[in-house]
Amino acid sequence: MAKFNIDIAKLELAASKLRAISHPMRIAIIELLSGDKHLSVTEIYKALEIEQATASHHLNILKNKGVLVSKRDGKKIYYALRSTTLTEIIDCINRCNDN
Amino acid sequence: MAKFNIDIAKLELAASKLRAISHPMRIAIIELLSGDKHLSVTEIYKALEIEQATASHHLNILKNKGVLVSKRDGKKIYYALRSTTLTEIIDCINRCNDN
DNA sequence: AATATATATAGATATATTTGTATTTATCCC
DNA sequence: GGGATAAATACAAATATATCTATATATATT
Repeated sequence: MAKFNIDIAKLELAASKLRAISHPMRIAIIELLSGDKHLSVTEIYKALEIEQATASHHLNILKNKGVLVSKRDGKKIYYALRSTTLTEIIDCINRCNDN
Repeated sequence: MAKFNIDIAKLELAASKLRAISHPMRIAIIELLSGDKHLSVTEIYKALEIEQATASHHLNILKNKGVLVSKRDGKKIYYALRSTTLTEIIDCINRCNDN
């Protein structure tokens, strides 16, 4: 129907990845993991002073959208940034805030 | 309370700007305006095949977050991107989608 | 001033997201 | 296996967003 039919999938994809990081807590998680840090869920929820389930929820969103990767090591699961691109985007946005 | 107190305002700001563009329709608007185009509300809602009120709503969000600027010319109000940074961010996100 | 056009706003409803509590699953150690 | 710890999931409640219809405001034209 719309004239930009072809791009809708692309728009949705871009929007969904942006939505994934468009949350103060999730940005906090990304910043916490920036510098190629690999942290467990426990380390993350304690550092951010949130519930374990809440952390798990946000981590899941970020992982599903390809922002984070996870790797189990024994009882713990370590999360890390998939690429550094995202911290660059956040830095960029922060710079834009000076507008 | 949280250890990253100092950054909360910055996080909120970054998240709020990201949230502003994290919507397929708003990304569509940004793409429509990319290339330094100045379009009226009517041109925008017709191009995107949405209600006038819906367009107005999204344009208002984007303007409030500093993504767009507007200028009245007679009966019409023309919207344009405040900076080209945002289209770059969207391009970047789209490239990231190849992950 | 009356009318038409362009945009914004209000209010209601629908939908989505976030959060907390409780439970479940996975893994480890004894 | 039984108990402890780590993380994920389910579900409900609270909150936030999006969308529609109707209405209000601003400007131009006659």
